[in-house]
Amino acid sequence: MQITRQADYAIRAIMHLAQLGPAEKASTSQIAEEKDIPLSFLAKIIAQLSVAGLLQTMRGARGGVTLARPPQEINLLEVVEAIDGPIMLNECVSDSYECSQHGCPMRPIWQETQADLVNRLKSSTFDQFVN
Amino acid sequence: MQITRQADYAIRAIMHLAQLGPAEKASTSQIAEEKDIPLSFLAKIIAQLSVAGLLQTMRGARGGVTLARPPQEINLLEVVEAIDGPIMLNECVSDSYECSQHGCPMRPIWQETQADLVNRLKSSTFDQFVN
DNA sequence: AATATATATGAGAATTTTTATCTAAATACG
DNA sequence: CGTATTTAGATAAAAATTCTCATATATATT
Repeated sequence: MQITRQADYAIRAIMHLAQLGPAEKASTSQIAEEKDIPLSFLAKIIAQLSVAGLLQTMRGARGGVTLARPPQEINLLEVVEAIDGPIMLNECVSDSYECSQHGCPMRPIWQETQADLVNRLKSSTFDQFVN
Repeated sequence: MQITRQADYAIRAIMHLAQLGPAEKASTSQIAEEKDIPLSFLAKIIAQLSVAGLLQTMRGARGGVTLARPPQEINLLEVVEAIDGPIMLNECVSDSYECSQHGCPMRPIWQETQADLVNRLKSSTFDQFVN
């Protein structure tokens, strides 16, 4: 019942970039150093965030990482799910789950609880964390 | 970001007992069979729930397991935390956590999000799931 | 007392997830 | 070309999770 360290690292990285000027770059090693993250671990995480469309990266000398969108258009949920996969409070919340008990009353409870959590994370955008 | 199977098994077990008449017993093996849980795994879980004060157990022939309190006085949070330990959405939510970033704005976000989740689970009592 | 039925407990095995590390390759710039 | 940087893949170490087994202990019934 905890986000992984990787997801936390991802959040830190996004936060670092959000605190820079718009479209300003940072290198993975700069972020790693400032945010206390193992460099080659962070490299992977950044690559994932890039595939997920949250970051833009540029290779080579003078390359680096920048936000793909302004901070107010990036929310916590996206970042967490890009790394940890979809939030699922219990196995049975999944659409494809076949419960051995028919009419188990727990499923809607978990679904509602999860929906609340998801909505809260979705409404937490990164502009709220800058300044 | 998921409760463990063990916690889910614990919930199923409590639910099974809540559906019986008040103070009515069931054996671990009955619960295991009906709720599709490996028997010797469930035995451990039941022992933990008993230590946590949620169940009463009686050894020996005609022994078994029963709720320590009526279903309306047992909530989801207690059951989950008895098995998985305290809910903690991110490492930094812990009181003892020393953040390397001073004044990190994420911490209160996680604390509030977690408080919401905890409150919801706390208000989900097992009488709501019977009938 | 003997027997059958239950839970309690400890060791540990198998599997999965998490957290990394290292190396080689691709890319960009000067 | 040479340097700085991300990308990708293999893999390894550690931790957590899931589950099994053997045995001990307690209780009720006969």
